[in-house]
Amino acid sequence: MKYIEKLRNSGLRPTKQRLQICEVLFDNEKTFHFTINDLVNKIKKQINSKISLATVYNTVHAFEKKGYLKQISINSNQTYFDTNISDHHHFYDLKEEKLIDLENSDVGPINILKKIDGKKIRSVEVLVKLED
Amino acid sequence: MKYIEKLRNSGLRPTKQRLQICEVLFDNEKTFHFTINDLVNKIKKQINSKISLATVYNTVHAFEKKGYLKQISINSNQTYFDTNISDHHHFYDLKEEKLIDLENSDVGPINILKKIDGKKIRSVEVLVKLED
DNA sequence: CACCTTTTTAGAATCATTATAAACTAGGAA
DNA sequence: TTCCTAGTTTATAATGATTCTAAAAAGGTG
Repeated sequence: MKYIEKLRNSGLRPTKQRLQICEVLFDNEKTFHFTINDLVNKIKKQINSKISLATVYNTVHAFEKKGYLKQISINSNQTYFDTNISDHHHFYDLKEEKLIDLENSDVGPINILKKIDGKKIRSVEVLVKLED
Repeated sequence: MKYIEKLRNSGLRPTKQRLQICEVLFDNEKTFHFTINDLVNKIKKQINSKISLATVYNTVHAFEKKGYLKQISINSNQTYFDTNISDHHHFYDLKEEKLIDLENSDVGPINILKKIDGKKIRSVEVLVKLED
């Protein structure tokens, strides 16, 4: 399994559940956005065994902490995650409640002129809300 | 009361509770960010009468719909609102869990090059996360 | 005042997420 | 292999923000 080493290298034991979640998340042509609920459904469809909801939460948070997933800042009752961990932005279609990737090159350079003493910039996220 | 007309003009009856919430929200030198919980506490301190939690939620949502408040897109278990309704952005201090305004002029022009068919841009929000 | 609609309210319901604590497992040591 | 221990999984309970409900109260027009 190609994910065993990846997990070991980041100090996560390659358990059956984590490897299955890796498959669902990372064995894809394209990256995608998901909520925990989406992921649980995806797992149900693709994997022939049940993974506890708590484990899905634990794993997603562990992967996010290790940088294998990104959390998307958007106001929703559910938290969105992204398997695209490159530096990029998002459209949010208000009507469809759907996220669309917006590559860095589609936004142009963003130059934050204001500085806050003693603080470093961790990330710059642009959210473009769309309506009809 | 200066808010009576404002409320009437937007089709909201100027009830005692709404006027009191207007005072707490808009009778300030500076704009500020708040959660519903923050607002409930502010009301407790400043107003000599109790307003039901449901009313606070109702009112904040009504004001947001009318454009008197802005909701801030940030991942948190609570929803943040802003009394600054001008077009602007935010720093989010991850350690202090605090929002700081970032004026449009502090960010420079943002040019969204990608277009989505049949959709218009409603808003462009930049969130700059800060760490130590 | 009378009437009708909007608003407020307390409390219940919902729903995502986190906590708990017991059972299980990976993986190194003996 | 077997043992051991820390890390992991799990079902379930707990939490907490938000929304719903339905009855009481208040606004505003005639």
